[in-house]
Amino acid sequence: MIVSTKGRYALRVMVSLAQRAGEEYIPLKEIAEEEGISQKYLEAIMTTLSKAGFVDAVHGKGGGYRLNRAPSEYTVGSILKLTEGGLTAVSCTSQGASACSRAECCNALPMWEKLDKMINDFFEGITVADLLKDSDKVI
Amino acid sequence: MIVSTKGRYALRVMVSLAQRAGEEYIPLKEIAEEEGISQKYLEAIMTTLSKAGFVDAVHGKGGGYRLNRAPSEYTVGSILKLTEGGLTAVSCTSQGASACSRAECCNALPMWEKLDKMINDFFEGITVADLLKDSDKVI
DNA sequence: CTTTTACCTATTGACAAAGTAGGTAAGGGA
DNA sequence: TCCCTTACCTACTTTGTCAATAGGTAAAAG
Repeated sequence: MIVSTKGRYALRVMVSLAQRAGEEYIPLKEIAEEEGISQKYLEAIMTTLSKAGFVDAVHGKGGGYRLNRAPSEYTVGSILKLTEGGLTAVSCTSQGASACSRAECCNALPMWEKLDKMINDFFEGITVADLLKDSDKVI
Repeated sequence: MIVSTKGRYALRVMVSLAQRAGEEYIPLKEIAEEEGISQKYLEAIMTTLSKAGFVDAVHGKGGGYRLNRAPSEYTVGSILKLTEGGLTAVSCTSQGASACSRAECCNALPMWEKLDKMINDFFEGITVADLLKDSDKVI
């Protein structure tokens, strides 16, 4: 599994916020109920999005979250990389992992690298705007 | 992570067997030492490959494992699907998982499906022969 | 009938994903 | 000033899978 619930939830929330753009700030509670996501679990995800500057957050009554860019300015890749901490398909090519001792002679390494690039390009080519219901882009 | 060690080990073993084609049967112990893989762990993988008819297995002295087709007849996709139990990038599209209740209205589902197809096509387009050192195919 | 090999059934340890619990800090309204 | 709403923070539990281990049984050759 390359994309866990964390990344999928984040995507859904961003789409949800995009659909309600202009409605000022939307509280987390409302998003969680609407999307059927655990409120507490969603908190961690929203904090991540907020810290990374993907959304604006406001405390207190009338507060909540809001996109701070046009939906077309958010690539799916950027959201997934943020929340998943990367998108690599094998540990061999993820930077955090200890470098594979066989990297020098590995026959398969170029294959993994090409796959990573393919996946990356795929997700970078799709934006939140493309995921909106009324989008005419054929994904 | 879409491809775990199980799948990567299986691939390496298949390549290793391909490189030594014609040498009759090669015992598991030899492969494990050569590839630096835990012998016991490799057992389970080899049994999977054997049961699926990817390799021939022979008991007793002089026995071991051997490919039963040309390396170009094994796609990487078939090996990974067998050992990983699938290649889907999200649980939404894997058949074993309980169907997502939002599948009907999910904005992102077409994206996941397209990704799955892309990954599948990628791996089905590469064979064990392509992974051999002397292959001139640019992966 | 012993050795070599594949095959089978557990069990363990490590780790991350998913979700829970209970707080603190900021900001608006009465 | 006090209260309510909201975001934010730290820690915990639960669950499940991956990776590996342990200790056997069955087949085949010499």
